[in-house]
Amino acid sequence: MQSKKNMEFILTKIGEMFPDAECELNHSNPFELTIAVLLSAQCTDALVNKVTPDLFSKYKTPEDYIQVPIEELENDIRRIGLFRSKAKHIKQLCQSLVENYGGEIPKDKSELVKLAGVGRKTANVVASVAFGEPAIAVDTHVERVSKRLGICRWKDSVLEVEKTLMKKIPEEEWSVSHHRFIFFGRYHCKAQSPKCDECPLLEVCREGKKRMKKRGVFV
DNA sequence: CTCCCGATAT
DNA sequence: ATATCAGGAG
Repeated sequence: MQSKKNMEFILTKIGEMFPDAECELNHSNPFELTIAVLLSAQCTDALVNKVTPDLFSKYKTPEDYIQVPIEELENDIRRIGLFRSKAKHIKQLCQSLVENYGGEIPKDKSELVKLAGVGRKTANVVASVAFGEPAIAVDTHVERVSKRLGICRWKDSVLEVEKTLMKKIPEEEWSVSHHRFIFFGRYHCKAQSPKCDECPLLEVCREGKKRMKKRGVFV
């Protein structure tokens, strides 16, 4: 487990690396953000951003998604992958918005997770990015980076990772730190080829030191 | 736990 | 060819 001092070091360094880290999914309101995050499951946000301009131009309101035949919606998001379940979830989500929430995305996380296709991670993103609530959404990047650095254990669930991060990061820094973890994971500590050689966090990184040792490099 | 799934990087 | 991508539902 990392000490408090190590966490401060990590937050400082990734802050220097990615001072302007923020949500990269194109959106102009909470509704669009929710759709974009739902679409982003197991898919790069870069690809989501290729689809959403046309999508958001065609579908403005929940009613627009409800009225279109599902085959047509599937076709509009086909390139994203997992398109059949995502199209179904979007339709169910919009139906619920109209029936239970006056057509608006709820701000409360406990309400957000009741929406089809919206789990804990998506709810955290919407609450944080759209409504400014403190939250740490643990996606594949945050999970991988936290485990490589040694902030949590390899066997920890995403919920356990989230709890650990919330405990070790001051609440007022949750949202910024969360985005910096994402950027660090996406552009530097990449899944397939982490840049340990040029990593400012190497001296506090469990996995990085292990990889270096394996290559016979003294850290 | 498995399934959903196309696009892209390695 | 295979791994991975801002996961969630059943």
